[in-house]
Amino acid sequence: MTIKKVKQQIITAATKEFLSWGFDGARMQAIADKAGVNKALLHYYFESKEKLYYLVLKTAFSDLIEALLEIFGSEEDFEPWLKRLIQRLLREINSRPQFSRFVIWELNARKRQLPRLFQELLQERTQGRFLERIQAKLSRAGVGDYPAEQFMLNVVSLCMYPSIARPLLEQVLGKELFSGPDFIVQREEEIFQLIKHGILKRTRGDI
Amino acid sequence: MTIKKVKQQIITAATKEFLSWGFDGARMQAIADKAGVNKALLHYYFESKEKLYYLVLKTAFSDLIEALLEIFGSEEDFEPWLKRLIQRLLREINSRPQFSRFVIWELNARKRQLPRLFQELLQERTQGRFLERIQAKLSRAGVGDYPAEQFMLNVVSLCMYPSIARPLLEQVLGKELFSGPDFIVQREEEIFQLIKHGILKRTRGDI
DNA sequence: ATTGTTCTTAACCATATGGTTAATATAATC
DNA sequence: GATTATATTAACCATATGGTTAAGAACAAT
Repeated sequence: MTIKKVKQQIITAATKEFLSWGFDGARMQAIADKAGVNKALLHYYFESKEKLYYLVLKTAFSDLIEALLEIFGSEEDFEPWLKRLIQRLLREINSRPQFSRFVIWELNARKRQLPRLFQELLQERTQGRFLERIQAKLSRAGVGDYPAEQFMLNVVSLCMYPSIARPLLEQVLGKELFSGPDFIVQREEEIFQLIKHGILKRTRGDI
Repeated sequence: MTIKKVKQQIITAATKEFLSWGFDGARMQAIADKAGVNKALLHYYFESKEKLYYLVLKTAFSDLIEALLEIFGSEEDFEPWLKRLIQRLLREINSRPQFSRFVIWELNARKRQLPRLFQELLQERTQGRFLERIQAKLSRAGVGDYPAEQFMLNVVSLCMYPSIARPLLEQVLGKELFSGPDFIVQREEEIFQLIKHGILKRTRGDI
């Protein structure tokens, strides 16, 4: 047997519950119900709410980190790399919009466990090379004097924010934002153009 | 007497508590303690947790909305306007980083009350003119064919995301991000250049 | 001083929630 | 088939939490 069917059901249910409501808002009973199982079983398998939470987080994170590393790591030339980077960031975040909101919030409200988890999952695997790699990529593209940190902040901000703040933005604008499949594609092009021109212009000392 | 001193203490304490922990995580007892007051007094003045929450939210929001409208509404020429827009967005968000995280999260987890609140505070006052105004500004700057929605998303994303995701980003990068007063200034310039060049290039149909 | 109104509190209350237990069903082992 | 180990549940338990109540301060009005 690979992994207990019931156990998996619980994890799935727990993931939904935690991502929707955060640690404090999540209810063990709700998880049990969603998994079609008695509450005591949760404790039988996972001991406590904290432990279950931690496990859910770890699993969800592993997936995300994996995806990100893969996205950032590819070895294409600069322009196609940038295009794909944006494309995949947008896709990634839009396939799990709740997740990023959740991470940002929980990292704010419950500072305890998350940092430790990050250390485990990320630090050792990238060891600060994140920025170095990007810098290398920029150099190869002939814009090595452009700071990788700013570059990275720009790309990530542009890709992530609208999805994360979607409920907020839609309220403020008073209309649907991601309507139609066009939106994401448009946005993709917009970000690409913005970054590309923003970089080129600057490094040539233009205007 | 303008506004009951004790009442104000409670609101202040409640604000801190709710912004730090969200509705579910916030504790009435903690608010009472922070305000140096008996718990029953909270109910004497504000009836219930929900009511208090709602009030806190409304107050905090009013302030923010006011600031934003003021920022977006000024009548300068395009370039100085953009520069100030960025400057003030950055300043605004960095003076209350928790607030935006909070809004984004609560709008995700507790969809009930927030939309109603927004309607009350915002809709009537801007009535979709938000984008129209920006579009007008762009026209006057000679780049009227640049879509206001994309422009707005870009500016806001670039200004807001790093502050909101700060804990996350610092974990991933493994270093302080907002160290030194330089950072904000640098970022200010970076965003300004990016947007400016991104717009100019595009509208001229340049590569 | 006396009375009445507004604040403020200590002591409670009801309930929800995470967690436990002891008994039972199910599957595995012999 | 009997025995043992593993799953699963119903019934409880302890505690935390939002909320209430009744009594007493503080203060104003007379």
